[in-house]
Amino acid sequence: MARRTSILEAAARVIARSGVRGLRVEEVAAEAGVSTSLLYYHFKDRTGLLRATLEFINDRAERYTTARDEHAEPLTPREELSQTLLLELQDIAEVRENSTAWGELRASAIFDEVLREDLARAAVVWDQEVAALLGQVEPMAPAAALAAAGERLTALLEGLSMRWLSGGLRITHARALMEGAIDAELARLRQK
Amino acid sequence: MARRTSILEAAARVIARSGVRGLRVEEVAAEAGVSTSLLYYHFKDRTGLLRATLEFINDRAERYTTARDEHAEPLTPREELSQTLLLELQDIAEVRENSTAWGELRASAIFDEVLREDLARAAVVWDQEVAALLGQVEPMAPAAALAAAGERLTALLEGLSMRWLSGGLRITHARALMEGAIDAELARLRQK
DNA sequence: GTCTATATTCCGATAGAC
DNA sequence: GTCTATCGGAATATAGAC
Repeated sequence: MARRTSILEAAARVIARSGVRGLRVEEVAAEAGVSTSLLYYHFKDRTGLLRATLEFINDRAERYTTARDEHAEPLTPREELSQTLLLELQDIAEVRENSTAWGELRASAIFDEVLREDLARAAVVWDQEVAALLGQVEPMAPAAALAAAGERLTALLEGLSMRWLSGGLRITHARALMEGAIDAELARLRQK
Repeated sequence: MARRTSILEAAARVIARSGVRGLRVEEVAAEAGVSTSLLYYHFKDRTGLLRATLEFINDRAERYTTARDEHAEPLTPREELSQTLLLELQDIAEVRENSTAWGELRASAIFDEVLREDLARAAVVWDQEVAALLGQVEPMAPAAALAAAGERLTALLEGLSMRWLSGGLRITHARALMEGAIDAELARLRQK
């Protein structure tokens, strides 16, 4: 089981480096320091390895998205909102790997019907979470306006992530732009 | 030269259908009705074909972005701004092809250094064009704020495009969200 | 410039020993 | 569970005739 996990960690690194569609079974094996046939033993085939890896990555993401209760300094709704959105814009191996995988999933879904529903489900949850946080900051805003603002912020986050990962944007600048967008959306919710 | 162009058109269709990384040289040849070796004659190798296709797509995009002078009803700056941004959110074969290819280029650039600079160059031009249009609507806004708003709007456009193309967003809704973001950004520029 | 082979490389997958 | 060795198919790329 330890082997299995270390293979999945290796696969996550390879995806971050070469993408889902650039992932070579042999490369993962080399990264993990095992033989290729061992991967087939554990995961049946390339697709099985991929699915297990994406699940692995997803679990990890939930962990770092949820676990900020430690020091228990209660955040204001506004702080919680920007923290939630900015979590995905950090130059940390784990976040990079997750963002890369997410972007790959999006890009693949354009050509692969099978992936579409998994993706859509995850995206809706995410949109609603952001809309709810917006609602805590601006309780008087109508639900439809909150939903729209949430969709815009998450779509923007994906766009900024892509630009960051593809080298067109430094991470500090991406974060600043995200903050600005949050301000703009909140101002609009207040004003309407 | 006509051959060259028809190969590039075929390649654009194949990319829209299967993505950059799903593009098979043989498939492009079949789509264009020529032999594979002819592609190698004209474009040297697969990468050469890819670069030429992306350039071709980019030129096409500039054409349909610029060419709305026909009927010469002069648009207000505000109208011109939203029209420019909404042009990329249309369910028309050519736009779909271009948006798909652009998204693929972004996604590929994460793993392919060669594509990065082509991409960065095109993106900067695009950001500045939007910033300039924003400046026409809000001439008093400081340049830095205009630049940031432009980057946000183009990044959002990319995010919305991805969601639309991957089936998570209907085109009418995507357009409405884009309009909303323009409003939010303009409101913020006015208020600061 | 364009085609018909064909060579070459790469990669997913399996067989079989330990 | 893990390895070495290898097969077979698919995709890129080239040789050479027209």
